[in-house]
Amino acid sequence: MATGLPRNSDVADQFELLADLLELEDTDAFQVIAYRRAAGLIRETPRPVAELALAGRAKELPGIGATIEGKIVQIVEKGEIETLTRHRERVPAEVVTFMKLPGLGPKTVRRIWQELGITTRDELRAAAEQQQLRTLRGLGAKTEENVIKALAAKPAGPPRTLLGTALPALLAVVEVLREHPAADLVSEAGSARRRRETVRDLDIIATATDPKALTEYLTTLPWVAEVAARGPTKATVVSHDGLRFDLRVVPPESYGDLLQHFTGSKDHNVALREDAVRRGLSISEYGVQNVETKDVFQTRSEEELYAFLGYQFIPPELRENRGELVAARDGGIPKLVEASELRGDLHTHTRWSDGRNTVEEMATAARERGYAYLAICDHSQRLRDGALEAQAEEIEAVAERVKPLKLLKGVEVNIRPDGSLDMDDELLAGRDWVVASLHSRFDRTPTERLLAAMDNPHVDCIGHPTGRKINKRPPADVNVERLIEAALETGTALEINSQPDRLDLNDAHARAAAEAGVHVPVNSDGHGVETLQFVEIGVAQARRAWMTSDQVLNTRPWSRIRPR
DNA sequence: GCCGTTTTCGGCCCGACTGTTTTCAGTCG
Repeated sequence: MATGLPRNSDVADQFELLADLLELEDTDAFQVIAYRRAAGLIRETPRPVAELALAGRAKELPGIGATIEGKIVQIVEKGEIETLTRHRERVPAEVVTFMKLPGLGPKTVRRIWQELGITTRDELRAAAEQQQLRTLRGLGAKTEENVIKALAAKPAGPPRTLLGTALPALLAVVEVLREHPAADLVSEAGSARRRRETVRDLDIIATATDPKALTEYLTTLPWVAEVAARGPTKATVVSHDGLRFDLRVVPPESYGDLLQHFTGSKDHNVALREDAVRRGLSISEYGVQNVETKDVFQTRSEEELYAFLGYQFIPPELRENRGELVAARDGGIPKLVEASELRGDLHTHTRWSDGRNTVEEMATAARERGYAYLAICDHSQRLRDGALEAQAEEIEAVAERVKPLKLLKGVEVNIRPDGSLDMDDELLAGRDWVVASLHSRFDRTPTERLLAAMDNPHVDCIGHPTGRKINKRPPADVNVERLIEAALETGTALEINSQPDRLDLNDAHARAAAEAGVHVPVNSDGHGVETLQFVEIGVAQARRAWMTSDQVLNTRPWSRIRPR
């Protein structure tokens, strides 16, 4: 973007570093928490907070007050928060990184730095090896051993697993456990249940007539490569493809409390508990205690738990402390879209470009899914020298055979580095549905190129708007707010691309687009018949974006998308 | 530093685990 304002991620990084430094210097812990919360909030805000702060409107975000807004303005004007500059001068740069080592928190790191004078990772390793750390009260041989091990380990942990990889495996395990005779209630929990785009461990919560039999059963399943933990009520196993499953068998009378606790998110639970404290209630995974009377409320069902606390039921996808508690108090939780409500798919490929199946195979699979329409959107580059006409003929011929499915002649046209499209307008005019996408040179004025594409009256939809590939490529520096404005002006749709490593728009962007009134289809971008089902995690992303079926374009019949 | 159907001041989630201690501080999720 041309404005040159700092990105939200850069602003958030500064507040996070400031929080780390203040924590090391033993500043008031709640101030540190306030900066951390603000950093997280800024990171996931779809609008540029720098712009909001300059307009004096960043304070409208919950958790940002006048002080933090002022510091955001400092970042715009001076490049860095002034207090951050001061603190960075006082604390050696590497000392902050000590806190990232498991087991070392701010208190311990501060003493290692100030009492032993250690300022680099090399010095820390040497001190641990020479048994210097144990001279500090409270540290011993075990701590030294852990520090040496942590410093030797690879700096970054394993990348988070894509939801699209983990979820089918998790749901299959849940099904298998449900069929065991000792099992009663079994549910997925954790971030997978909230359908976050990536997950680390896969959590399962269950009740059972014979807990030990159920945990034992998990450890003996054929796909288990390693049993990391095994006990009467808890087991952890790792599959051959590296997925880590954690099963907890809990007492039936507090199943609802525990499922809620282990579904999270942490931020949601903290906010829920803070809210409860103000009303004289104390929530834990074991129940809700009335602080005065000491009465404890326990329940088998999450629905009853939220109802007891005075909330509407909150679907797991919304439990991120993004306003769902306030909404649930006022009955404002929307009825979220369901995958079964999709009537078609507006972005798929065939062998005419890089797909694996024929037009007929894709159309048949779409009809079997119960769709009313399917747009074949092969890449424009592969439809040259007469291929476009030949493909259109094939689509028309297949369309006759797959009725009542409406087979649409679509195209995914490439946006060139200069913002022009690589297919002529008269050819685009002959297509039923035109998706325009960036596929290269993401660094070259991506916002301007997308805006130029949207100005073309033949373009119906922008494909995977930011171009990110999770774990591989960051999103292009697209100003999504401007994209949303232009989408409204031109009537262009912005898709949620359901490929597991794209999920683009992401949840925050999709929420902003849908709230603004932009048409947002959930598309598979399927390159084979088996990948049409990617829309299930695309719909999960739409649910995380608070979207109702009215806000998802392809829940409508084709006649209401393109009336003719 | 933020926030308010008890508060504009005085609060700010809760419990388990670890390593180090003989009762607990720090860390983690």
